[in-house]
Amino acid sequence: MADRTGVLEAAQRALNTDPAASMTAVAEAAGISRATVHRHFDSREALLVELGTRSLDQWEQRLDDVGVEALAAAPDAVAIRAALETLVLGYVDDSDGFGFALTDHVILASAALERRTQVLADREAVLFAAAQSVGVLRTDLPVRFFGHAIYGLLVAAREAVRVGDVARRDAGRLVLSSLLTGIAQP
Amino acid sequence: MADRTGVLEAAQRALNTDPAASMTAVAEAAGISRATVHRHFDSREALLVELGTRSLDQWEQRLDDVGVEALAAAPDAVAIRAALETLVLGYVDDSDGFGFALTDHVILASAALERRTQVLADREAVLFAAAQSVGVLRTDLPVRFFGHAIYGLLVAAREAVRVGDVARRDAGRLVLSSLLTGIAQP
DNA sequence: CTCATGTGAGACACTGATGTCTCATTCGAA
DNA sequence: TTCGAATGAGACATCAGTGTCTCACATGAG
Repeated sequence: MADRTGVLEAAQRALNTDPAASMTAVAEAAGISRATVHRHFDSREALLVELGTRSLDQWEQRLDDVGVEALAAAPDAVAIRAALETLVLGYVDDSDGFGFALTDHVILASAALERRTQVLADREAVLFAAAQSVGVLRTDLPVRFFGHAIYGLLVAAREAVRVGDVARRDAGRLVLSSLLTGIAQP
Repeated sequence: MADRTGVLEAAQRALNTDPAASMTAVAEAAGISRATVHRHFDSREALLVELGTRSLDQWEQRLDDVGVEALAAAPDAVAIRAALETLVLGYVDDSDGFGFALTDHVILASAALERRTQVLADREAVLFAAAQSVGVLRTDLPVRFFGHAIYGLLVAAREAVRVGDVARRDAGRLVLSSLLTGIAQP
């Protein structure tokens, strides 16, 4: 557990439990000394930024996997709808590990991460716009809002699972279903 | 601005800008000295808990205004649907001021506040259950999830407004509309 | 075996924030 | 005007966390 990745995983666990976890807490979670943690990461902020970067890496990977640009280039309603579902379910999975990053103020305050977040949000928005153009997503909502709505429901699901109102395995279905068709009886 | 309420309002402003705002920052925001802030609130935690309490007061007030229990006692689809809309729009308004409390870890960590949150969530759930029984809310989603979904969309709207993707005046409509009918084109 | 590398333990200085306290000043009511 | 209460300014001790450093020890490669 003393390698860089082990520290990151331990930090993830510790921070998911307590978002204010100290370097000492991270070291304990990793089963190593605080000195060794500092040998891997100069500062707590550096550690958090790296975790934030990894969470953005996962986000980017999801966008790659789904092939956002290809879908936008040759819009097909069925394919886009399927891609949206895959994407959201993927996010729910990812948020299991990186959920704390959704609301961590240190991570959110990093200018570099915020910039990259913007870039990824832009990429995502391309898919949303295509989805609107083929009638998959509503056109009376701003493209920019879709990403935020997904983000919000991820936070919601994470909290619901945390307090025990929702089973982890149900989270994906609930997020996707309420996101796409809402909670009202049609 | 030196009275208790003035300090609370200033703290609200300061914390909405920077959730980690120190007592010094709060004092500056209130235009008074740090000593006077401490004359009103023994500790930073006490100040945060009071702010959290006030946000729960507002929540409770919204539930009172809407008459949750009366609606549940004599379920009427139209009335319940209207109540839900009023409720959610009210929450969006309230989150303007108390938005920071949605994700503040100190407030969320308070046992007393968490307990009261649970009580209010229970009250709210009564309305949701009634809404399900009269066909206003979907029955294939757990009652417990509705509250979380609203919470998540409040966080989403707050963030969307913060980064400038959504105008404040549009937030209510977007939250309500995406909550009830989803973001997919029907 | 020997040595180099990595690690743990702990000391250390530093920082930012908190909470307490004092004292002079201000302000308002009597 | 006078007196008392509230305030501002600032000193102070305390605390938790951070980041640096040293040294002893273990471990593994040669």
